[in-house]
Amino acid sequence: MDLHQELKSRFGFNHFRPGQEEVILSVLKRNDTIAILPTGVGKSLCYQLPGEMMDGLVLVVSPLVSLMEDQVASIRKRGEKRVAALNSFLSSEERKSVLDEIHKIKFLFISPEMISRPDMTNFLMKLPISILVVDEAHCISQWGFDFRPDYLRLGEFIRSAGNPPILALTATADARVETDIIRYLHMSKPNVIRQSLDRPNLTYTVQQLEMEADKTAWLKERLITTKGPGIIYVASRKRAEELTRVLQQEGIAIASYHAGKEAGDRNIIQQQFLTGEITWICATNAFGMGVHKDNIRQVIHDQLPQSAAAYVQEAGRAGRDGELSAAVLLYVMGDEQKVRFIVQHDLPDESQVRHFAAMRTSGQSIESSAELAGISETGSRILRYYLETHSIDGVLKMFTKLKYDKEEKLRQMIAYVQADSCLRAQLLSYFDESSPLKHDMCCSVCGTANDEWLLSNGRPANPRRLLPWQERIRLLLC
DNA sequence: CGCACTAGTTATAAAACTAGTGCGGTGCTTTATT
Repeated sequence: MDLHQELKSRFGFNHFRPGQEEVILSVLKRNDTIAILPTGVGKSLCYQLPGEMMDGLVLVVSPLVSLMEDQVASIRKRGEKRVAALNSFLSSEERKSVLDEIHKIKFLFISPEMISRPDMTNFLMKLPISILVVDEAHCISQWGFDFRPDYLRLGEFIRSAGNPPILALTATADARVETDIIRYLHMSKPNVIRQSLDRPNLTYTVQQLEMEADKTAWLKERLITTKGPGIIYVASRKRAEELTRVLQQEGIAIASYHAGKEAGDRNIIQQQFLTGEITWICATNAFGMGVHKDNIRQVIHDQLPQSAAAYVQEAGRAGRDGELSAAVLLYVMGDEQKVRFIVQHDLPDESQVRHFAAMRTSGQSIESSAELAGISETGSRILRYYLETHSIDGVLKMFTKLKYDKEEKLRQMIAYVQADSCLRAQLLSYFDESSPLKHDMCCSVCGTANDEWLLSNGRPANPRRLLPWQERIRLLLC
């Protein structure tokens, strides 16, 4: 069977991108496979091509409904109609028709929450699954432990379904993430295919400032004098809104993006960024997954990310076209406290857990016990997950360990901003990659990064300023 | 937790202190019954 011929006839490509062929061969041999390929390499081909060549259903676990919709649309576009997504966007009739017609479907996209529902597990486990794909597999590690526990239950489904071949896809995984993927997907001797995470066309800068307010001034100057498109990552929704307002007043075509905005608005803003109507996005970490924009010139962090993996992922959204691009991290002494609070407080603390346990003993329901103990909805879901297999004391021990892990990850970023040696080498070392060959344009510590190439000709070309209500109407009309 | 901000205090006022308050991310799910 000639792979290249398949590639040509089904997808119209003449050759594979680095890593693809190796991954596909591994999948065709029905090996468990982990593919760690940089963004923009075409990860979806890694399951689409073997999926077409193998009998049975390709089940793709995807973290976001919007991502599923995009993938379904893109597969349809190339002429494959045997594709569907199973999620809460569907009406109950639509959902029923997908289930009734399941034997006509080749690619089925689904969330970890949906796949974990007992009725769904029961239904899906009986199907002939050729490949179980976990897209954005770092979510297991990044979200599973404290946000979306159903990511940790995927292994249960895999076991029920008779251990079909697994393909885990991600752009960034350090040793820890890789271990989590193997463990929680019950992988047996997986074939790990890893491309270097070094991005030669990215320059890394840590910009230390005196005060918080200096950041706003610095960003103003930066966005006026250098070119986009770009993303500014901030740590809170409020900051996203405020910073956007300030920069809009400078005539910059920028919009904010965070989970507090309506889905419709988020969609429109993302589209406008893709088409170039908006040059800058000021966003929380809600923005980015599944955004395919090649010509992003700058990714600027207003605050420390929670881990090196998160930073590499976010900064890595710059320069997919291979052109020179900048990754800048702004830092004011003590910034880590803000991030620390956020990451340490998504798990319930000891007194809350004990309060919860006492309420349960006194006969309260799980829901009201959590509420009485002041535990958030996310916290309560997490707590419930760990209580399935742990005692109260066991859960507390677990939480202590998880918080310690989070602190370790944050420490990587603190070390990064304080580094007195090459930033690129520092980042790569977290992924067990050694220092790359010397790049001409490297980082602010090497002293070889200069931003002259980024300079734009003064003010942005289109300083048309709109009042908020005009902006709103414009968005609605698009 | 620790920073940013506000309101109240203080030897006529002004500027500088203190005490008190607020804040801080990510997404899936949802199939009734009068």
